[in-house]
Amino acid sequence: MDLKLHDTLTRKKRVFKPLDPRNVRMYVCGPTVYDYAHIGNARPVIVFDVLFRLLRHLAKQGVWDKGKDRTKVTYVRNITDVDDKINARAAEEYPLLPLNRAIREVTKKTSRQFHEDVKLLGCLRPSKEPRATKHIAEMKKLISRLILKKRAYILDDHVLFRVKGVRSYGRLSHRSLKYMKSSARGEVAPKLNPLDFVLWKPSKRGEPAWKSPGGIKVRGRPGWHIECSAMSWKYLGREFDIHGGGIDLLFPHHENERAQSCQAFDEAEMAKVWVHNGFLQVEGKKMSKSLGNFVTIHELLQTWPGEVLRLQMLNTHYRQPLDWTNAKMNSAQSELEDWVIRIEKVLGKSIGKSRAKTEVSEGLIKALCADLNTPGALAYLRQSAKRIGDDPKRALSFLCDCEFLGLLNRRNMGLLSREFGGQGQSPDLMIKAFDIYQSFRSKLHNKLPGAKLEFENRIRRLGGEVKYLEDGGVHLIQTDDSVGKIDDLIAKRTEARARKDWIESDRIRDELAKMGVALKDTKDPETGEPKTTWEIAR
RNA sequence: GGCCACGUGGCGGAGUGGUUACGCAACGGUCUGCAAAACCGUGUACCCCGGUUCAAUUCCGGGCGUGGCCUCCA
Repeated sequence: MDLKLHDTLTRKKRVFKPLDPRNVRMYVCGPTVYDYAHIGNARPVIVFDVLFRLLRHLAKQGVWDKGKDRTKVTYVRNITDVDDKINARAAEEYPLLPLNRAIREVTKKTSRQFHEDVKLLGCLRPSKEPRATKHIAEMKKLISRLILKKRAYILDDHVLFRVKGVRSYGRLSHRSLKYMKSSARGEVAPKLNPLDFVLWKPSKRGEPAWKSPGGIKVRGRPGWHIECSAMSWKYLGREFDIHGGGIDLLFPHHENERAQSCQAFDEAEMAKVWVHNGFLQVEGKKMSKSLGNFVTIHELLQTWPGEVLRLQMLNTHYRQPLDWTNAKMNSAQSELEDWVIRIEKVLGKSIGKSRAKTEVSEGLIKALCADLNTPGALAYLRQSAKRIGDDPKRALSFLCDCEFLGLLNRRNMGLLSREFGGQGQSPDLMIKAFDIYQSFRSKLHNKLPGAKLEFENRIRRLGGEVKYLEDGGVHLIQTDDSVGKIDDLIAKRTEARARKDWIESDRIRDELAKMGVALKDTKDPETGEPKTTWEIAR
């Protein structure tokens, strides 16, 4: 199956063919680690995770090497750990430490947090995650090459890229040089031309500093754009297949990267395809600190399972603008609940420890191959979900499809459903426990530190005991000989129904309803016997 | 101001030069003693104006609206 991707440079969808059929190479701009990542950062991470999964799948199918299944996929996502924002944050947060130590603390802490966050969003680790500070040598090599070619010049201990004369500058972001000249302003560094950008700048006292290239005496540090050129070069070569990132990085970041790399290596192109994801808004407005609508992933994971955000994001095509709303989180949550219920109705909770697998469905791959049409893929999944019925094969196939997209994980999906059971408990205990369960559900699912212990303690204080299920869900178990009041009442009602004593039957149902227990009458599919199940209605 | 993207039913959101995804909500039905759940089915849309065409929501032009980048909150 051909994969089609929209290329920002040509503004066209094109069939993707790797330069090297043995190795598909993708580079995506990663986070600057100075603070919690927000949901705007989450979008490219999720989008390119899906693309990574798709590429690996197609590679395994042998799409690019005639069925030999020898293609590997190399996905590089950098970590920017040298940056003004990091310096500022470090000085603010650790005023007593030497700046360099403080910076290390900030970048260490923030990158660990980033990894925890995106893991909970169902994202796989990239093949390589290079850090800028470990690749200063490569950056300096690049800069020296550019100086040698007279593509860069030195001014006041800065090295600047000379944009004038680069024919294709502006082509990627579709901007004309002519206009940009008049609009550029407010620059910090000295420049011969306002369009030129910084490759290397002198460090202030206390800031991270390395020996400068080009014979500059004072120590300095790299500019932002050169990092990505250096790291993609080191791990993927002079020209590679896919360069990804948010549309907000298109100008100036990617335009400059492309100019540097192409000029340094005399390559016509840096990447074969440029893929950009659309911008994200929050409740119809731009997310900004001043508006106070800044939403971090970390904060969201306190109340929502990570998969819920992932599902909301995949419900919009990656190039479309995405309006993040609470309402959509709710609807994504219900949808996941529904899926888990359908799967477990057929496969049971024990699926959590099963290793059974099926091939990923063609329909799903087909949708993804059409420029990563995740809404189309989800439409396909919804159809599959409806068709599960009581067919275990379909249920397993559906589960595998969801797992492929990173939307479900069989070992940890029990808490996605609202179901919370317990045998032989009193309604009073169940209802109180259910409230606690509700408030801890996402925290438990996301395995937030301390959540499990606190949950267990609070249940214990009520007089219950927690039982963990194979799919990650929880139930209550009986701790004493207390009468199972709910079960009792249901049994009485079943008797009444058998007698056709509807008045008594409804009275019991009302009594339970008053306590917050909702009944559902079904038939056992095998025996045809009437069966009554219940759940806490809240 | 320059450039770019987007504007689809009550809401969310795909896609297409002719047959109108998908989810939620709504409505109708099946099942049920009733209810709930489940299942089945139905309706409603392509911002406005002009052009190209046998035919446009889809292509082109203009307008309006929203958002983004240009300006270290991505």
